[in-house]
Amino acid sequence: MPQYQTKQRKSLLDYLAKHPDEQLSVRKIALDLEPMGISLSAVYRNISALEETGKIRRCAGDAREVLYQYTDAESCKDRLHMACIRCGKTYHLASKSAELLMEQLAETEEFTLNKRFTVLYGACKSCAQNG
Amino acid sequence: MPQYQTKQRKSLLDYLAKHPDEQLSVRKIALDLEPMGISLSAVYRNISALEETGKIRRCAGDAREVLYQYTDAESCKDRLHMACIRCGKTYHLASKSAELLMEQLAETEEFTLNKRFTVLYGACKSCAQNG
DNA sequence: CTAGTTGCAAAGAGTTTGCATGGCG
DNA sequence: CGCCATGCAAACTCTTTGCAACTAG
Repeated sequence: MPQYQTKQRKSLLDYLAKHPDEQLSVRKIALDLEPMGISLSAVYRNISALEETGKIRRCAGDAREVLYQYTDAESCKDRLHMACIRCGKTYHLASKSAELLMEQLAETEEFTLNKRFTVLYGACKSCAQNG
Repeated sequence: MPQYQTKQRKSLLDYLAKHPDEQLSVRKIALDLEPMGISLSAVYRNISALEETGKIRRCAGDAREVLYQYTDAESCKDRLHMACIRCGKTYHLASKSAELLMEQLAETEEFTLNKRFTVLYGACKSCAQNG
């Protein structure tokens, strides 16, 4: 849907690509990008466009804010994600683990999991150890 | 946190308990409850309270609205949920399937899944067949 | 040049809060 | 009777939108 390559779009995409493992709120993105001369509305408009093309994923955060995450890198593409409730970091599942989970769901529950929309919440290894 | 048993709290809980398999927006809840003399702010305040006690679960919807679901019935308690992206219905996973998934995640990814916070999104059997 | 994009400010939408009134226990 | 909860309306926050100015191609 974007047709011109504006400096705003470029900066936004650069910025997102540099934070592939974070769930970013629009607030934070805008704060970081404002000094570069990018307005809040440009952020909103471009984020929506990027969401539609699948370059970023919307991972519904704590309801008051929407969180976005870059998903277009090869390493993220079509991956199932886990998010740690405590430290906030997100991880990809190994492809094989994800396939296994999906096959199981299909067999036992006849449910076709959508990897792009679901995020597994829980505690990551290090957080689980520290309490 | 709630200390008095007001008619508003009672009605809200009754209402939620009658819709155990739906993801409800505050808007819808309030619309249905207003005729019974329950104000929007009472809905908000009591929903927050119920969320803290675990009687309902917040299942981040489409970001513009928060969706809530009753989770206190025995049949819902501590269950992992699947939500169909197309028809909106939610289902519980069979306990054994859920246990299996969690064990696998723990083994292969060292990730401790939190059933209360995660919702699996995808297509349910009937929706998958019709398209 | 021309159409798509931006910035700004205003409008919308959902949620929270202050305060006086009312009701549970 | 005292304190908590309610209702109302105003305040907040996040998001969307209209419009004139700007700019990529």
